Amino acid sequence: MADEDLGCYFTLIYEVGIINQIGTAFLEARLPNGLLVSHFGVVSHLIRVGDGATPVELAGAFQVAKTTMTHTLAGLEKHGFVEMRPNPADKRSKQVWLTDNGKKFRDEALAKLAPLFQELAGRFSSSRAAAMLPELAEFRAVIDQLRDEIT
Amino acid sequence: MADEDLGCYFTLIYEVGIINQIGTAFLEARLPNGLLVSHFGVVSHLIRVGDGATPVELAGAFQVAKTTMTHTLAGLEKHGFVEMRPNPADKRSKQVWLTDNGKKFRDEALAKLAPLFQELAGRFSSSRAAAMLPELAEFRAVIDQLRDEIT
DNA sequence: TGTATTTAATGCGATATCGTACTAAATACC
DNA sequence: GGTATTTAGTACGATATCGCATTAAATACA
Repeated sequence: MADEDLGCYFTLIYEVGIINQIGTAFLEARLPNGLLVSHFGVVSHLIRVGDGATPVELAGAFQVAKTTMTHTLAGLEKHGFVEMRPNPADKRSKQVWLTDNGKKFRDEALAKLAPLFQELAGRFSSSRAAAMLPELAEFRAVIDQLRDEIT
Repeated sequence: MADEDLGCYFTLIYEVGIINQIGTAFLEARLPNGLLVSHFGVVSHLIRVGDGATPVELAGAFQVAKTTMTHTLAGLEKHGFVEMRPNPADKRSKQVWLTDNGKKFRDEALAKLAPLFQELAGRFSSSRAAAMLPELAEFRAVIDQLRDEIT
């Protein structure tokens, strides 16, 4: 129960911060003209989970402020990668739909990233990466829950 | 070798991104008046590793741009948490030294954070967190290396 | 039914971060 | 020793992100 006991959480956050920095920079360097990981992430999310999410749902999924998501979505819309449509179930709300160009953007980004990840796979196997995921995901779920409770 | 093989890297980066978001927001909500995790991180680093690092070394340690570190250090100096002194070994360079107020800031921040981490420890044990660290650190080292090579 | 509270999205201002360009010093190289 | 290249730090402009306030719609509730 000493302080050093809690130190591993700080170390964990520290490591995660650095990995996030490097990963973001890596991906961003390979995305076309001014597009960011946030854009790529939203499009990927829409492909994985499905179209028609609301901005507030997306903000929750990525744990960013609503205003940030508004900004990101505006950028995606300007590039023609998503379409904002009124939400038939709630007139305050909107729905985000992918366009063909949006899917193409994601496919091309993935293709451009693939060699890099192949190289990475040679140095840190995908099975090792996969093995880390369950604990990471649960840690994420725990602090997510904690965040909700503490407000 | 299919695409799904590489998918775990994306998932890893995604999880790390969210954890980073939540962790940063958590810590920042508990730091005094306008201080950020970047400030806390630098002070903690100087305590852990030792005084007298140069700005460029700190930028490297946190994988942020030099200009960002200049900005962060200016904030710390304005709060009186660090002192910038000329580097006797290199007249272009500087050294960053902690002040007593800087150490106090870190101690107080830690004290304020402790209950939160105690609560966290009850839901995700420190031993589980510690168990994740070696793989995370090595993954970090690998992408760090990759970053250097690819330029 | 009518009012109060909550919620979705956005406008606005503040600021953290980044890339580029610049200056001064160190290093390489001839 | 003299020139060219690299490196440390910073100024400046661009922009991503956030918090606060506002508007419109949904929900609670009396």
